[in-house]
Amino acid sequence: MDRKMFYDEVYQVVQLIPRGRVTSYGAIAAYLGTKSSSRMVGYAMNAAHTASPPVPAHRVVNRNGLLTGKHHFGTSDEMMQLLIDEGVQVKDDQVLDFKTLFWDPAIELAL
DNA sequence: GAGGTGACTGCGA
DNA sequence: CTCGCAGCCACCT
Repeated sequence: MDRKMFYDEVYQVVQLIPRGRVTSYGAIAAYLGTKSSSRMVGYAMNAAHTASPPVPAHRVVNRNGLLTGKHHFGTSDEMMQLLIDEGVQVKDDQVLDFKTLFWDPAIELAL
């Protein structure tokens, strides 16, 4: 169903996020046309670890640049560590220069 | 079938 | 500026 495609779309977009960049759930939701259902994006991420190709969910944060989903990783530090490893500065579970590192699919993909 | 929860966001006080 | 409430939709019990 479309619902299933929605998950696939989310995975695709997340996988398209360049290394060292981050985006928000709302941005993905808006790109998919389900901006009103930003929660669904987060829920899709919940199943991201079950997806065939690994999804860099650590590159997806809330609109504040806060690592709200870090707890869903193996360890809370895992998400922050992954971001730092990619060159993204993270402090107190928050992405620094978020607006600068922000990657908006609606603009970058600009279809 | 019905109720509760949640990796969100926006607006109002 | 910070805090609280409502809307949204899929998944779980």
